[in-house]
Amino acid sequence: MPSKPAPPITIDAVYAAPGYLFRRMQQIAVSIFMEECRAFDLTPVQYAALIAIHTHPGIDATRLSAVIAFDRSTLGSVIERLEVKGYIERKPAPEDKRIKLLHLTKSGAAILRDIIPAVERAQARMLEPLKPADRKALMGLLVQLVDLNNEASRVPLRAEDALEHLGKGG
Amino acid sequence: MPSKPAPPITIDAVYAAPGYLFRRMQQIAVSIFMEECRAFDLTPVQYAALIAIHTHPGIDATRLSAVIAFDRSTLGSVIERLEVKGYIERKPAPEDKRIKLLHLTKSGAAILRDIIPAVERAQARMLEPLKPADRKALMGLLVQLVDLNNEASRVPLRAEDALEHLGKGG
DNA sequence: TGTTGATTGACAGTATACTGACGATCAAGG
DNA sequence: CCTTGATCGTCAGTATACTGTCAATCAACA
Repeated sequence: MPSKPAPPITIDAVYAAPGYLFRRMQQIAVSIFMEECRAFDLTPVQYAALIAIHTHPGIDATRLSAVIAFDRSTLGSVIERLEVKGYIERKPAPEDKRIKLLHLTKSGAAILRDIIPAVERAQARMLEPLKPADRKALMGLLVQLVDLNNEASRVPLRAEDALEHLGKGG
Repeated sequence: MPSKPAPPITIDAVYAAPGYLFRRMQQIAVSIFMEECRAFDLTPVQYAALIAIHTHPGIDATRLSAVIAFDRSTLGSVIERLEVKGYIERKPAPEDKRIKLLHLTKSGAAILRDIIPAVERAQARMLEPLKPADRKALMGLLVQLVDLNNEASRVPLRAEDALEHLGKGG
């Protein structure tokens, strides 16, 4: 068997590369989300942050970044935008002056409840072109891959660790 | 059978959502790419642009954006950075004063040749945690899904259309 | 030829993402 | 108590991504 030839330097190699496909699929996913949720003026990231704060009331920004696998620097501006929109409140923690505790406002809880159907539609649309069996297969593989590659990103997901300070984790 | 209950509003639902997994996998893919290609100071997007210009010498910015499924506004700054680094040249087209034609410099062709092994390593690492059969399955499903969802993004991929002006397409 | 409509590159504005750094604060040790 | 090191939120800087707009240019048509 001859030695493997050097791969050709063409754009077609890029089209088949995992990195390109992940970027492309992310573009498409964001586009579909924004389209379905236009009426609510919430980005996918802002939605994830709201859900996380709803699930873990009183969480601080650093732990929130771990819960949604989010860069801490970026999260600052996301939180600020949510605060300006009136969906969350930032209150200083009495026992630690460095920390600001995050809570949903009534308005935040309301929009979260109302946006759910649109989000569900968006998530469904992303996979709609595939056959049902293929959707399950793809999601299964993706869950695996993201989990196994967790440490490869700068901000690994730390869902459990982040809860300990709240006295809920074990 | 009782009617389907409303989905719970918790972060766990997000972890299993396609949109979240695509975002997460993109984060991881970019992180791995940057790590493997650190010595070359090229982002994934800049790499894709260089490859596309190498494949289609003399392409203009608008067509380039279609070839790599890239927003035209964003592409402007990407091109500028590549020009500052000395990897590409922008020359005005004699027959159309609106257009600037893009070509690789010798330096650009050289870095493209040199970076290929690092890019191959990065692409391999993204899928490494999966079994070989699962890697193929995932890529197959992703190629399908990206293709079938092509029109859902603002900048659909137009690989063929973009070539016609160069007299190469049919 | 002169107007109309489309295209091109550029720009402003917003929103993720990451790197690196900073002062304020806290916890632990001497 | 005081120093040391870690953590917290924040900021500056860079790089995608998208929306919308603009002047310059071009192509097509009356």
